[in-house]
Amino acid sequence: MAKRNVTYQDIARYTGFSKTTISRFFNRPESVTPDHRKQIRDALDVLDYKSNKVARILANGQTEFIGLIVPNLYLGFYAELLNLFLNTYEKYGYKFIVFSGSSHEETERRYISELLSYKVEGLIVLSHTIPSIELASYGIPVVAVEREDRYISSVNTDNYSGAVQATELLYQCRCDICLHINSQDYDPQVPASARITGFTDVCERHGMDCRILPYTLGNSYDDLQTKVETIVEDIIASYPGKRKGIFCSNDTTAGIVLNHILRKYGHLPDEFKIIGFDGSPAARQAVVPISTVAQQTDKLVESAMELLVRQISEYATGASAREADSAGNTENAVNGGDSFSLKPEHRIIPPILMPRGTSRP
Amino acid sequence: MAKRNVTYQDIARYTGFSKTTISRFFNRPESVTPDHRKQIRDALDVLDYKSNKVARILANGQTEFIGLIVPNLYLGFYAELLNLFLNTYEKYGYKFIVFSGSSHEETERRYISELLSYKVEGLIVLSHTIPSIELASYGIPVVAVEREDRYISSVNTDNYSGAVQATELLYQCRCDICLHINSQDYDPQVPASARITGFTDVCERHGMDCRILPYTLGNSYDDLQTKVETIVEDIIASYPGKRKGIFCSNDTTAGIVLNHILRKYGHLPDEFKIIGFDGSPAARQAVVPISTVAQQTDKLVESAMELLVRQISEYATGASAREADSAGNTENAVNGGDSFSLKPEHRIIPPILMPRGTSRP
DNA sequence: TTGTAAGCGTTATCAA
DNA sequence: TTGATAACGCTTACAA
Repeated sequence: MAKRNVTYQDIARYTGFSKTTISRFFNRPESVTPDHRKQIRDALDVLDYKSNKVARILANGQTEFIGLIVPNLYLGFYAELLNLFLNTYEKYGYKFIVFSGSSHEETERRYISELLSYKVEGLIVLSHTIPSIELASYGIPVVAVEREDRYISSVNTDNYSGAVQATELLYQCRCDICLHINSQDYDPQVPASARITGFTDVCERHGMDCRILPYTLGNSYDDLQTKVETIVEDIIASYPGKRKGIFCSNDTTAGIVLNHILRKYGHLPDEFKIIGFDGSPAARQAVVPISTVAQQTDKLVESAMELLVRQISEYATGASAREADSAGNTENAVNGGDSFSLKPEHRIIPPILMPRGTSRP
Repeated sequence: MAKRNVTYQDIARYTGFSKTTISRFFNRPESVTPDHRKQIRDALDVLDYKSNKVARILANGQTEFIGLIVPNLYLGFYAELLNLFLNTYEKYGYKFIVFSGSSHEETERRYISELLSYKVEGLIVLSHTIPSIELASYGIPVVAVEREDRYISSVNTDNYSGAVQATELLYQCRCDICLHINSQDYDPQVPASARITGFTDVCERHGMDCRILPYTLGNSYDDLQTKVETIVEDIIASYPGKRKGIFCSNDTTAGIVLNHILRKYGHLPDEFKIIGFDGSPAARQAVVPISTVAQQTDKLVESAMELLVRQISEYATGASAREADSAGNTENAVNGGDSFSLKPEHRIIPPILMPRGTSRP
């Protein structure tokens, strides 16, 4: 690291104060006389002091880091969430160390252990790879967003209600059959899988024919496109003459469906009714604006940060309590059972139905 | 930080070795006998040791951090680049502290000083806010991607050649007039502004009528859409009966143009020829696949990382040299002129013209 | 209001 | 092959 860094020591020497005073100047300026403050400020200038948070972390344990794991960024939804998370810096001051998830458990585990070794104060997990029971075991605050969350706190869209609204809209469009295109990799724990139950419940209630069309999740847009277009062809071939309501698990998929149909017919025939999920800008901006169930991403992020920040501070006080607690009997320190375990809190954010051109009754 | 961390000290005590040996076990395992290695491995298990990179950083100065500043993530281009950067973790092991840029200089300056205080080893800058001369002054390796780069290393698409190819295509389409929609906020230093010169040069060469249509950059998709649609209306009103070649500075804009026209006419009239820039998936996936000049994002990122990593290592050796150098005359340490200054290296990546449905001759 | 001194958990430099 | 000991740069009791 180039030459030697200018440290408190240097400032102390230069000003004639002690390191402690310099430290106080930064952390509790009121506790230093105005006059001395000025002397120190000047010294800072002259010596061209640059703060070193690494040393600070080592001394007081506050990294101001949050680890964030997204599954990918080619889905607009995740890009948008990430953007919103990054912007919370202004409000909370946390810096984000970001990993773009792999679907290999082992790889993602390595990400996490990196994050832990950098002493991140909390984790935001959007990726689906590691089960929540394991995430809970790491002993630091974790908030999941739109993923399986049994053992950890989370913020989710009310997927069930979203699916219900979407399917009701298709019902009102007098569809003969309802199709739901979704990834097949969800286990029932994943919140988004409530979109499936919501869908089937409404279909049953109204006695509508319905079918789930699963695709396997790839890791590129192209991949998705190919798979979805095959599905659409299948739909077209299977239900000639019927009015088909197609509920897609996300707007990207809905866009692919819409465009494929437009390309084939030159317009959107009345026999197709489409609705997506997420509320991405792309949906509104499509040639025929795509109906969608909009997730309130801003609220998701806001709640997630609130939850995480609160847990971090509860964790901090809890930790010092435990610390004091175990001062006497260090022989128990090893097998401590001190893994972080506040009761997980789950927040639900309602989505907003946006009926648009692809599904007018 | 919960209880007390298990440290080398504890492992040393448990195994009967010294801290030094434990350290060596991690950093140069060969230098510890296999037998002792096993003992230590066991101790790690029993004590449930978790490594602490913060301490390591303080001791050896290697943070393995790269600071990354993107302008936003709602433009697919940036999201894609970010994703590719994050994925280089597998290859280089660098972790990324990410900031989503503000357009306020002061704010972004705060981001950077945060990054510096965390001792990031290098900076990747996609954001346009801070001029390169200032970035160069921070004294750490910086690589710019597609932004003004006079005083720092950079990787850029060959924008001029891209614009030339795009405009030539419009010429081959026998357009009567060529329009170029671009942000007006570029100063000539920004590499993307070469798209304008490329455009006008080709128009001149072929004696084609042409016009630049600037819009002011907002900070949301909606904003962009409104502005661009106004421009399209203006084009339609201004050049009736003429074949209009529209070269957009990015695919998002091209998509807005296309869709607005499709919505208005129900199809893409032959009098409109459209081509975008970037090569985003959305362009290919549009109803009428949009011609575009594809940036090779993978190569951009690969080159950027190569450059940065090389600079980091040159910087490290240079730094130790300077260190040794100034050992004698510490009185000069203060005003050192030691700001990092290898000659900036600029890499150019050729874009690839993808002629598609929106501009068939 | 200021100073002393003991950490924080590693790595680095010598010796042995 | 291993160990003592001094960094690294900041915070934090505890004293003064």
